Amino acid sequence: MQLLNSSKYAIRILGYIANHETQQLCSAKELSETLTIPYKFLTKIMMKLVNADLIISIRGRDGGYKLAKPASSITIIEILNHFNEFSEQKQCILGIGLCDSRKKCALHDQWVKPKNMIKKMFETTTLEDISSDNFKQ
Amino acid sequence: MQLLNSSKYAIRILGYIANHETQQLCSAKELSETLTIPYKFLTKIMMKLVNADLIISIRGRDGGYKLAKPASSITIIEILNHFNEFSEQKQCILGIGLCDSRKKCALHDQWVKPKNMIKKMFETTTLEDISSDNFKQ
DNA sequence: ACAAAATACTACTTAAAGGTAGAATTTAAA
DNA sequence: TTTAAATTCTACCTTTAAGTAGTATTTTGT
Ligand code: SF4
Ligand code: SF4
Repeated sequence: MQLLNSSKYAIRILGYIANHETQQLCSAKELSETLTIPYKFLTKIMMKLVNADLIISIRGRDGGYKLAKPASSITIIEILNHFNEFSEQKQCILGIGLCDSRKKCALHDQWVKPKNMIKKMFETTTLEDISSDNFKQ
Repeated sequence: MQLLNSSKYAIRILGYIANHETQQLCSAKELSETLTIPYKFLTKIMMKLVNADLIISIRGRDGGYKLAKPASSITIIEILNHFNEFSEQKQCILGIGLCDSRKKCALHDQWVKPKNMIKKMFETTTLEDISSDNFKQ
């Protein structure tokens, strides 16, 4: 009942960068230290985010990372999708597989409401909404 | 954003047994086949449930499993607790650690409501509520 | 007594996530 | 031109969940 560490890190990283767009770039060192994410693991995630066109990286000395689009246009669900989380399959509480109103699992009826709330939360929340200083540990 | 396979299996197993209490006992073979859970993995989970005093096992020929208490007294959260899921720590969306109203993470405000719904669902739903035929795949 | 059918136990293997290491490449300043 | 500081890339290690295998033990019917 948790997101993957990678996903959690990604959200916190992107949120932090969104909140520091006034300054030019964020380096991996800065991100790693302020967010207390293992440096090598962080750079791995950054590569993924660059590949997903969420982040633009500038190489070389004084390089770093910045958002590829406005913070207000990046939703949480878009981030999670790149880590293969919260797909239709993964929204399922008992993992019986896709269901319709006839064939449903034992917890379906009680799961529908919170599931939709979470879905809505992920779909409507953008990096702009969550940019604050509360990303640290 | 999913439960562990073990937890999902456990819920389905207990739900099925609760729904078949009219007959005497359920055997591992029967459970494995009707719920399409790998036999050896199932027996491993059954040992855990027996140890957790949720299930009583009868050994020997014609042996099998039955609930250790009335279905109405076993909540989903009690099951999950034995698999170390949905603990205080694990209810956290970004995994920053326990928080109070002053120190909270970026998604906290939007997470509170669905979190509490899920918690309530797990706490108030008993095996009796979910006993139906919808456990199969 | 014996065989059959069931659970219990211990140990191993596989798959996936999490994390680490080191060298290669790029860029800009001195 | 050299050096420093940054990202990129490839490969590896560790931990945990998932799943498998084989044997021992218990019970009941014949
Ligand atoms: S009925 Fe609902 S909870 Fe159950 S498997 Fe289908 S989508 Fe998931
Ligand atoms: S603020 Fe809320 S969501 Fe964030 S870490 Fe704390 S409990 Fe979890």
